[in-house]
Formats: sequence, C-alpha cells, structure tokens
Amino acid sequence: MWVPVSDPSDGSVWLRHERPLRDRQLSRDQIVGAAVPVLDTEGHRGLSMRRIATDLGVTAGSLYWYVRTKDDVLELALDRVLGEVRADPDEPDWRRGLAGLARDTRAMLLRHQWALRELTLRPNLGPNAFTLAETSLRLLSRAGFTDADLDAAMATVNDQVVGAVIAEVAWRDTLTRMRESGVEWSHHATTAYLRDVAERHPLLARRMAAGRKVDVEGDSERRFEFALTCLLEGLAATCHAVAGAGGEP
Amino acid sequence: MWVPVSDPSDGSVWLRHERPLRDRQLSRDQIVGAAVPVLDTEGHRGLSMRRIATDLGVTAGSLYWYVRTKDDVLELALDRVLGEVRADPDEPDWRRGLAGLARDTRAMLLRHQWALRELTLRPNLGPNAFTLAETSLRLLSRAGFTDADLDAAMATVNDQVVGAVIAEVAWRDTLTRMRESGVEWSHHATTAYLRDVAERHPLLARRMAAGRKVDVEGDSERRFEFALTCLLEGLAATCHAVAGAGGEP
DNA sequence: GGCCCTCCTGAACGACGTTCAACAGCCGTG
DNA sequence: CACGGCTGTTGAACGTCGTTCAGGAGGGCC
Repeated sequence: MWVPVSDPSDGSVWLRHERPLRDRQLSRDQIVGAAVPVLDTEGHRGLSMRRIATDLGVTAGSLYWYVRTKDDVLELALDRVLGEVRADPDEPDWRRGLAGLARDTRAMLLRHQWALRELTLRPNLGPNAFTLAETSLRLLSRAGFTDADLDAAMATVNDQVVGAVIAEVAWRDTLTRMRESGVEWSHHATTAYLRDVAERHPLLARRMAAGRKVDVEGDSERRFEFALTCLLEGLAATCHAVAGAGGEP
Repeated sequence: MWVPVSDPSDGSVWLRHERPLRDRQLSRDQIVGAAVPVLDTEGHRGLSMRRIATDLGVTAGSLYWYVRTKDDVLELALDRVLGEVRADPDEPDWRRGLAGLARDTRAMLLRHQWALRELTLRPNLGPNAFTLAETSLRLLSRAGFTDADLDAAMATVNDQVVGAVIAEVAWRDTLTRMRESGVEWSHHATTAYLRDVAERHPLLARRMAAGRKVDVEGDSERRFEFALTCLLEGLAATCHAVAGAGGEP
C-alpha cells in the first residue's frame, strides 16, 4: 500500500529500492563510479548528466532509468566517499580512536572537496554514514558518556571536523585565486581594500603580516590538531563532570 | 600595467572597486537587497539573475553592469548577512563573549540557511567577515592566548559553530523530507532499509528508538550548548597549559 | 510466434548564466 | 547650442543544463 502523499521528491535515494535489473548495461555503481572522478578533478561545475553519460558511453536520458534526479547521483557519491574513511571501532583508547577517525575524515574531505557542499544540505542517510556514526558512538560510549550526551558528543567531534575542513578549503581557495589574479596576501599594501581592512583591525593586521610566507599546508594541519586536542580535552572534562566521581580507572 | 594572468574570475568582488555611478537606477546594495529575501524564502534554487532583475524592475542584463557574475551577488549576500551578527568585543568575560558570538552566529545561519553553502567555497573576504574575525581575536587575546594559538583558537570556535549548524540544518531537512514522503523516523519498521540499518548498528538503533517523538528544536539547541561548553572548557585548559603557571587572575 | 517488460536513443522543452549590438539620456567641452 | 562620449539599460541571442518522453531494439516467458 503506497501513498504518494504529495511527493515532490520523496525522501532520499536510500529509501527507494534499486530496480531489479536484467540486461543492465549500467548500474548505480557505475554511475557513481563515473561521477566521483569528475567531481574530484573538475568540481561541481564539471559534473553534468551528459558528462556522466558520455563517459559511460550512453545518452543522458538512460541515466534516469537508474536514478531519479541528479541529486540522487550526488547523494550516492557522497556515501561512496564516506565509505573511504577507515576507523577502528574497537580501539581501546577512545581518544586515540576518535582522533584517528577525525584525521581520516579530514583526509577524505580534502581528497573530495565537493563532498563538503553535499554535507550541507544532503539528507545523508547512506549506509556508510550510518557505519561511521556507529563507530563514533561505540568509541564515545567507551569513554563513559551517558545516553543523553552520547549524541551530543558524537555530533561535536564530527561538526568540528566538517567545520575545520570547510574553513581550510575556503582559505586555500582564496589564496590560490588571489595569487592567480596577482594580489598577494600578507602584503596588503597592494590593494586599497586590504590596506583599509588592516588599518581598521589591528589584531587581524598583525596576523596578516605575521606569516610573511603563508604555509597553508602546515598551518591548516597545526590548526586542526589544536582544535582536536582542545575538543577531546573538553570532552574528557565534561564526561568526568557528568559521571561525577566515576570515570576511568 | 595589467596582466590578465589567465583570469577566469579574478579574486573576489571585494578586490574590485564598485564603479562610480551616475544615473544609477541600481546599485550593488539594491541587488543584494533583492537577492537575500529570495534566498531566504526560496533557497538557492529560487535565485536567478532574471528573478533579481524582475524584482527590481529591470532586465537581467543590466545587473552585469554592477556585478560580474552571479557568484559576485552571492559573495555580497554572504557578507551582508554576516553583518547581522552582533557581538560585543569589549565583553570582559571572554567565555561569555565567545559564547554570545557563537549563539548569535548560529541564529543568523538558521535565518539564512543558504549562507552555509556559501561559506563552503566562497572566498569570504568581505568587511563584515573581517570584523567578526577581529572580534573573536580580541576576545581570545583577552583569554591569554599567545600569538601562535590565537589563530587556531579563533578557527576552532568558528568551525564548531559552522559545523554544528550544517548538521542541524541537514537533520531538520531530512526529517521534513521523510515526513513529507510518509516515512517516520524513530519508527523504523516502516522501511526495509531502515530496519536493516537498525539491525546492523545497535547503538544507532537505540538512539533512533530513544526519542520516539523527535524534538528537533530542543535537541539541536541542547547539542549546540553541549558542544559550546565542551569547547570552551577545552580552550581554557589548553590556554592554561600553554601559559604555564600564568593565566587568569 | 506473440507479448511484455527492460533498457536505451534522440529529440525536445524550458530555464539558466552570460554576452552583445543597439540605443537612450546625461555630461562636459567646443 | 550642438556634438561626441560615457553611463546605463534593453532585448535578443548563445550555449548549457536537468529532465521528459515517444519510440524502438531485444531478450524472457507463455
């Protein structure tokens, strides 16, 4: 019994079953397999249904036999790359486990920067997303969090990673684009605009001038590690506070 | 002497000066003013150059006199809403100050959810972005962070907020869409897929079943506050560790 | 052999971002 | 006061996009 309640685009790909195929010259897997490399190398702008189709040697229309919308493809692609994240749910030291998970997620997101966009407004109900969540929960429950805080703690770590990589990518991109157009950051006398900003904001100005030579790679990693230890520290403290006198042996 | 190095779209709107206008029937301000409400009510999909133009009573082509690209409009719109965030840089208690800033930023991002997408790959060099950064730095320098960690600490707080709101919005959206299509979360016997997920992931399953009635509003806020206290706790600890025996009075 | 279901083609639709020749009105200069 | 030039705006056009759909090829089942 199925009521298409109003159905503008019901739920998510994951809640729709893949058709049983017969002569299949294509499959969802192949479609995603074609989409991901394009996204990696050419970004969102480079991916079109027609592009996927020609890469697979078919016409654009055929894809709609396997997928209802381009958004479906993106949703599938997102879960595909989420599957690349490796983490050991049985690591006994929860802090080490979470840190590893965070680092691996960051690495994945840097490999597939388009995935950040997807995370912002994609339902994200894929199997790999669930597996990752379960792993996090497992590690955190080992830390001694109570049921209520378990959710929040998991979300906190995850959000920190996502937020950090977003900022990192945006920053990288900014520097690249500015360099391309001949403007040098950390040398703000070039543009009237930047000079003005520096005058109005002393702390920022010091920060801009400080790293005369900007080391995006290193800075980003340092920042990420800082945030991570900071957060884990806070989590441990909160956990102990909640557990009262209990906690780790 | 100007070399258009390759110039696909040099830098950012902010590095280009707005033309001095004469008969101006339009202005960048008006364009952004027309764009933001559309984005708020109809999202990215609802915003087109033609839409902005007709709302302003002109043709699409005219906009290109004030703006070089649709991306310019989005960049300007992003900074416009960043300007809505209010925070007191002179708040003596740095933790209270940062918490306030974080909460206000979250509120803004919930009002303008499209802005999340922009943050992911927009240069974000607008004046309001800089002002916010300066405020953060001011508060954190009051906390006693050294120059090197100042950057990282600011980024950490900011990233947490962005990450949290992203997850919140995605979650809200998922629930809404599922409800629209008649699938109920926390009642996963409905779909074979969700039942399967629940079987494979015990901790997740408990979490799904726990909140029989999902209170997105409350949960999100609780989670946000959890993350915030957690993070500030961690920051304070790190700061003290770095400052050695020094620190607050 | 006939039918149906699966899968793909090719053409089409409407909307999009962006460009551009043309033209309107105001400017300062002669 | 006339005129050339700059500032804005138009309207049509280009190419691309996501998506739809009638049609047909070809295998599986009765």
